[in-house]
Amino acid sequence: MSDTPITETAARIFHVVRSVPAGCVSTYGDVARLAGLPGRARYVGTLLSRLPTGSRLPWFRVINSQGRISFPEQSPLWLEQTSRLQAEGVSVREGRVDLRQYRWCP
DNA sequence: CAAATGACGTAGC
DNA sequence: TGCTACGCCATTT
Repeated sequence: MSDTPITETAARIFHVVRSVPAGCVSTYGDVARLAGLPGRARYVGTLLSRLPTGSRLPWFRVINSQGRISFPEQSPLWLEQTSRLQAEGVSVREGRVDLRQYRWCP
């Protein structure tokens, strides 16, 4: 079968992503901090980029610190993230989300 | 094993 | 508002 080397660190990051409520968003940096890994936002992105297509992890609720979707405009993933967020009631305009309104603040 | 890469963030200009 | 420079670090070349 496949080898999915889930490390302790990765497991914590996935747990945080899974805990982001529907209708809300979080940022790569926040997810890293909440997982006890401050300064490793980049690692969060690297991890999500390796998710298999069709993963049930709500990766689309994670955006960058500027409230923008981290994909080239109109790309397949950009379109998917936008529509899935809007389906949950998150307003996404021009690839941007108003963090003051939707940011998940535990 | 050295160098490049990347779904990032912050600071500075 | 935008760009550059760094810092960060697992992965891939």
